[in-house]
Order: sequence, then structure tokens, then C-alpha cells
Amino acid sequence: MLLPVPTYQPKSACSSCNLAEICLPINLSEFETYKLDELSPVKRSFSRSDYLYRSGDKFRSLFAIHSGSFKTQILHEDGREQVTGFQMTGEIIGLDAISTDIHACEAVALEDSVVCELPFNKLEALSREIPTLQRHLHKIMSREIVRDQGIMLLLGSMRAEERLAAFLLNLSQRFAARGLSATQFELRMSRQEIGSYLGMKLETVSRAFSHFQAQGLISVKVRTIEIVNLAGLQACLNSSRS
Amino acid sequence: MLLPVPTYQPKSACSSCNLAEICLPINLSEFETYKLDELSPVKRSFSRSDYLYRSGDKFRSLFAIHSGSFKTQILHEDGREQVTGFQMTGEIIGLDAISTDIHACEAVALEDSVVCELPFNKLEALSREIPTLQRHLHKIMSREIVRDQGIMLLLGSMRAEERLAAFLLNLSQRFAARGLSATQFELRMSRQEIGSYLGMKLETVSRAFSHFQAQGLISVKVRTIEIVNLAGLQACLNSSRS
DNA sequence: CGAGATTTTGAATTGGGTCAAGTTATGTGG
DNA sequence: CCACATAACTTGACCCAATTCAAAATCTCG
Repeated sequence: MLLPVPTYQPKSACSSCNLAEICLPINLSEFETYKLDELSPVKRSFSRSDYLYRSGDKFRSLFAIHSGSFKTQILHEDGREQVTGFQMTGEIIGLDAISTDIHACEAVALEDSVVCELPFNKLEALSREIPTLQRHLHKIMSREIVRDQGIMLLLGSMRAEERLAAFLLNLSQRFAARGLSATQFELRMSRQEIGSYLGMKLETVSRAFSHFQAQGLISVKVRTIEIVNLAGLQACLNSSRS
Repeated sequence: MLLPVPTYQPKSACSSCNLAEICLPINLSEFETYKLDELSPVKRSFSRSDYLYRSGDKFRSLFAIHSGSFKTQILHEDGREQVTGFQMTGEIIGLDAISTDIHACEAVALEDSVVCELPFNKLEALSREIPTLQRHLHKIMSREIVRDQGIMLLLGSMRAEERLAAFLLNLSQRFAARGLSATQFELRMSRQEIGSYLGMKLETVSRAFSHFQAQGLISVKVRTIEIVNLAGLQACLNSSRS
């Protein structure tokens, strides 16, 4: 299976980079990287508030975010909706649709973004040939499960300010992992969207921001955030009672 | 790849039954079923409150619940803990551990139970050979993601009684899928555990049960539940405002 | 520049949490 | 099998964090 293929230049700069998620690097041999081009991923561009997919759409592909960011949200019959995640460069979305072949949630661009479309049947075929890729895919899915369970913990047992602190610290880590500042960043989402994600009302989000600022933990100017006292913000989290 | 192997009697009655989850049936050819025996799954028994695995344990296997039921819960550093799910016969647990090779949560038997241990590296090897199994595994993982996101919706946007109604209706469906009564069942978990799962205090769970009973929706005798008015309970769910 | 959207802040309200007491179940040892 | 101890559950009264409603301030973008 491991035929040696000497020198190799990727046909598309994209195929490997997209599966090499920032937080979960994948190391492939040259031959495997070569095989990966069979995916022939297609890049697609989106403007702010464009839908990448909608609830009910037929599932064909996973999407690797090449640049920009998205939110995913589920819609309940009765109109209730909830943001289930914010995804940024290097992250994979669409995993929820594998289960039924229908997208269970919808993905909306939070800014101008580019995604790389990864046809799922090709991904499955390739991961049968490349065990490293197979394991990688499993880890990506499992990591999503762990992430979701972390949100369940947050929603089920934290108070409003703890949730926001956890949210900001998570963003901070993710920006840092991408080589951006861990302490200064621009929020791409509204208070309403943050609130939906964290299970609280937008007013509560706003108040929590103001309170953190008053405590000297952060500096807020609408969507521009600076974490002034990172340790202090972390301390917020550990101050639980129950 | 699809060599015909005529008549076949499963060596162990277990290998196929465990992957053929009740809610997600898998259809394999005889040869594939034969191959599946390479998993050589081992059955293990647990008494009530035994740990199947603990947080931090090295990951080696997934577990198919053969009989009985479990709860999974995550422990936060600060002592906070949250039940992330209740699993019953036919369901697979341990998916969270694939991500890091370390179990992120712990699984505790709610009653005397038997599980089937499925070594994950064998499962991966087999799913490279049996595309149907590969797809099945992906669907199982994806379904867990969808389930978790459903809980996020529940925790983030439902009121206490809606949560309990959703919980009871979910249990009802799962019992029905197993050929048991959809309207009469025994809870295997305490009020405390239900509360942890639903993000509310045990007193609130108890009050919600009492209120449903007062409304004539259910009949509660501690852990014995009868759903008297199923439609009424469903109506509870759709009575949202936001 | 101006209109609509987003955010902030205040005041009043309330759902669920907390604390506490009493009741009912469960399980163990005699 | 019963008695007792302990755990689990229910109910009440009070309280507080977060929601709701409202209005003003600020931002965004055509």
C-alpha cells in the first residue's frame, strides 16, 4: 500500500492544510499527502450572513474553514433557536449531518469567509486507505463530542458571568493557537448570538461585559475586547459554589 | 474484497448484535458478519454504581451496552460535576475518549449491567475493510453530536418543566424502541442525577414531577412513572415564549 | 448623514435556587 | 422477616440571579 513516490508538490495548496487542523495536526507521508489530493476539495467564498448550509439540506460534504468564521445554530419547531457553536479558521463543520444525511443545523458566515468543501464519500474512501487520516477524522468527531459536553457543563452548572468568562477564555485560547493575540480581539458575533450560545439574554451578556470591565478584568468597546487581567478572568471560573 | 463465504453461524452471538444498535440498524453481508468476529468482543458485568471507566483512564475500547444502563458524567476541576447522558441497552459509550486517548468523563452503572468491550483499534481496522461498518461508526459518532446539541438547546432555552417533559418523552421513545412500554417505566436514576443532567436542582425536579402529576399528565410513584396524557406532555414542550 | 440595528443601562418581576423540615423508601444486620 | 439507619424524595417559605420591559445611547453602513 505504501508505494514510494519521491518528490511531490501538492497540486492544490488546500488539501493538506484543511485537514491539518490547527489544534489537531496530522502528519502524512508524501504518498499519503499525494493521495489526499483525490479529495479535490473545492474552495467556496461566502459573504457575511450567507448560509453555508441550511437545516434540512442534503448532506454531501464536510467543510473546512479556510478563512473567516461561522456560527452554527439549530432551529426548534416552535421557532426557538440556539447557536450551537462559533467556528473559526481551521475548524471543520458539518459533522452533525453524517448521522441522518440531512443537515440538522444551519451554518451562517459571521464575516466574509472561504471554506474548502470536502466530499464526504471521498473522505471515507480515502480514510479506508490512509489509517492516519481515518484516526484523524475520528478524533475530529470525538473532539466535537467533548466540546459539546463542555458546553453542556457550562449551560447546566455555571452562572451567567462564569459562562461569559469561560467563553472569552476559550476565544482567547483559540486566537492564540492561530498566532493571533490572546488578549486583544474582535468579536465577530452580536450580544444576541453570544447570549443564545451561552443560554442567557443579550441584556445579561451586556451587563456581564460591563461588570467585568468595572472590575478591571477586561476592556470592552462594543466588539473590541481586551483581556486586561487574564488570571482574574480565570479566577471567575473557579469561584463556583455547588 | 467481497469473497463469498456460504453458510455462516456467528461464533459469538454478540459481535453483530452489539453494533446493530436498536436505533441505527446495520446490515452486513454474511462475509462481513464473519469478519466482524475478528473484533472478538469480551462481555463484562457490572453491579450498580460500579465504574465502567473513570475520567483520566487510558482509552482502549468502546463499549456496547448489552443489558442494563449507565450514566456518564464529567467532573470539573472545582468539584462541579454534570451528568452528560443516560445510556441504555444497545447504545455505545466511550466515544468522547477517542479525541485524546484518555477518557474525558466517567461511566457508572445505574443497575446491574453487562457491556460488550469493542477494542477500538480492531474496530478501526475492520471499518477500513467494511465500508458499511465504517459508515455505521461515523453515524454513531455523528448521532452523539446531534444528541449533545439537542441537550444544548434544552439547557440553553427551555424552562424547568419543559426540560423534564423533554426528558420523559425521550425516555419514553427509547423504551418503546426497545419493545418496552412507552407509557410505563421505571427510572433508574435519582432526582439528583436527573437534575444534574437537566441543569436544575433536585428539588425543582421533584416539584416538576408533582406538578405534572397534579395536571394529570403523569402518575409518579417515586421512580415508577406512568405517562397518562402523552399529548399533554408534548404540548408542554411547544409552549415556549422566546 | 441619517435610518435602522445593536448595545447599554435602569427598574420591576419572577422562575428557580436555597434552606429547612418532614416523609417515604431502601437496604443491612440481627 | 423485622427494626433501624440511612438515603432519597417531597413540600414549604424565602430569596436572589437573571429575565422582562423600557428607554436612551451608540454604532454601522447604504
